[in-house]
Amino acid sequence: MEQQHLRDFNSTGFQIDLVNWFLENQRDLPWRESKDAYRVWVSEIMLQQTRVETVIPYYQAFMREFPTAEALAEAEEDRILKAWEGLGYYSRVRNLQTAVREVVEKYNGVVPDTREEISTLKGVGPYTAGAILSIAYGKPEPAVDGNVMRVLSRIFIIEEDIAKPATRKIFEKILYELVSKENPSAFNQGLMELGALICTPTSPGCLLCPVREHCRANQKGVQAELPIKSKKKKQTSKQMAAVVVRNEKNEVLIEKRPETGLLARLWQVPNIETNIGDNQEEILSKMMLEDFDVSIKVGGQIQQVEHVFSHLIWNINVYEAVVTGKASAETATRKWVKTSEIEQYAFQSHIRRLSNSLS
DNA sequence: AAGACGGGGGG
DNA sequence: CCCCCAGTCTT
Repeated sequence: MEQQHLRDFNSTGFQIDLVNWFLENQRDLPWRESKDAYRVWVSEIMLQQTRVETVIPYYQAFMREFPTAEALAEAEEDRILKAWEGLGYYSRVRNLQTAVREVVEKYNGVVPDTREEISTLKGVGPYTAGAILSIAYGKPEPAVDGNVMRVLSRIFIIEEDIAKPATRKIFEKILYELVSKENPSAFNQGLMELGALICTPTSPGCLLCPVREHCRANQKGVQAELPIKSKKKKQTSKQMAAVVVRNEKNEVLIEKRPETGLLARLWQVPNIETNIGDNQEEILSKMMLEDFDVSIKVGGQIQQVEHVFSHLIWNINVYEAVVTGKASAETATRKWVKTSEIEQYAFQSHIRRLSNSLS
């Protein structure tokens, strides 16, 4: 089936220019040192919605601790969450371990090399499947991420809204024909590298672009108007109160978050949502007594934390307090920990910084 | 088709 | 303050 966007398009010339540019100008990145499918896989999961510079140190540490699929399959969940601490989207690493365990058990430790099989793995969507298949196995499969949609929307002047899920399929359809059959790995990575280094969201560097002669947006001077992307709705905010409670041994009370949902299974200090004008000290004391069976005396506010998610903001006032009566026993999800032990637990980033400031 | 799910950097 | 980033899963 002939692809409309590819009519009068020099596909071969485009492939050659893009691949040659990538082979000569690609960045030196740790996950490019090996084509091992497990290593490629880990890097692709980490890179989802996350910048290259952020990922580099996490990737290196992760590979030292979990060098093989078997090593990751056998790891404790607390260890993998700790390795992911600060990276965000924590379900990525839990899904990765689930999927790696399936690879070890069902595929004898070998990452499958067909889109059909690899797509059944937890956390491996259409982009990641294409990335692993092309980079690790040299298969001519499309790998459409945000970069690729931006680059191709400019090259072919595609005005579909890239915020809509259905739009991704338009780019995949083009790529099934356009992807280089000689070097799918360099072609796909080249498209992404181009988006990261040259064909950037604002003010693309068309004068430096290796494929500007193939670019219809550049020919018409409309590259800055593309891609079309609808806005997300704006944020809402919530008032919160949190408390650092210490017992007579100067230990701090922490609890594990629920199994699912926001920041699932990470650790935190006790906290509660409040309304404007509430007496937060009083609410915290009551909550500690009712939910934790611990009576406390609140000393005062020690910090104010603004916790920003994509769609909501938590404004958290953090208080310090001491136990006045008996302290309840520990459970699997509630612990009294020495300050020096806190670093062993995985926290959300703002809480990590707070715990680092405790003495 | 729309929300949920993190965090950091840049204009 | 808003947008963006090597997306996927759930509803």
